[in-house]
Amino acid sequence: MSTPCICTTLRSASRRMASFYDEAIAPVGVNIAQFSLMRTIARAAPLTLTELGRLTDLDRSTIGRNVRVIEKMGLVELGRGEDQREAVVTLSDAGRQVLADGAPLWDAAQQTLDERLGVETMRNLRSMLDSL
Amino acid sequence: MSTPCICTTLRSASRRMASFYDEAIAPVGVNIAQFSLMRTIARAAPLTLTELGRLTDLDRSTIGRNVRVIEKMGLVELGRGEDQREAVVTLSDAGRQVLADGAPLWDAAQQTLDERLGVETMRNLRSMLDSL
DNA sequence: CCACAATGCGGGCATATACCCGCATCCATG
DNA sequence: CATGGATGCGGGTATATGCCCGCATTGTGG
Repeated sequence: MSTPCICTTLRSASRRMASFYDEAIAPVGVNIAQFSLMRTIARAAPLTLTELGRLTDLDRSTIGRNVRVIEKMGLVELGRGEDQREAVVTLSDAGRQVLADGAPLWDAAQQTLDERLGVETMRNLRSMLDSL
Repeated sequence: MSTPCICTTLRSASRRMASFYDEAIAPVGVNIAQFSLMRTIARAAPLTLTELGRLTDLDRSTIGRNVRVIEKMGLVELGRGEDQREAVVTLSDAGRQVLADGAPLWDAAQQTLDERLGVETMRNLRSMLDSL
């Protein structure tokens, strides 16, 4: 056999990691994709779906659907911009609460990893992943 | 801001990498998840869906659905085992052909990464991901 | 000013993925 | 040998993701 496929390894690690974080922040009622999306929204709101897509490097249609899910949960609000085509996203109070409640859980998960792998390794990993 | 979320970074890298490999092996008509699944099947066939799930660390229902897709493409065959409950998977001739045709494309993608990041870095990355 | 290109979205379609439930089959124990 | 627990699957439901098409709005060149 040749070298194991880095892509498969990466995808597998991504699933495991997502599962780990999902479990960690489950108490606040969202998954890691939603939590992460909300964090991005919190940083940049108000912003359009297209901008959000650019920030997260996700397809705009993906963003649209994902935002609708957390909108139905009452965590974000969707409105129209000056440009009537734009859908503008903002966090709701409930959404801010979820972010606040989730932050320590998220930090704890992060710290667990830091302890398990070492801060240095984590830093390395992050920089490698970014350079992909 | 605290440290960027390793989970988000990982998920993002996973998407980019999958996209990169998808493009590389697109000529043979499957995506990287399917190709990787077929490689696992090739290594272990004949095997049951549950075994395949264990090998790939994927949920059995996910395996069932994914296998059905490549079965419809004529790349694998599904039969019953001695144990009438088991669904046994084997590669078809067309499937073997896809693996053969895809191998050099897959190798090329891998090599592109090795060149871009350095073999040493890639090795490091792989071992970190495995340890997650 | 107006037709046409550009932009922003929603919806359709497809795959990947997980969890849970129910059904069929198998197996071990009384 | 019969019955209950264990095992293997399929299907339902839900999210995440990408691509493409069509519609509405905006902006621009003639």
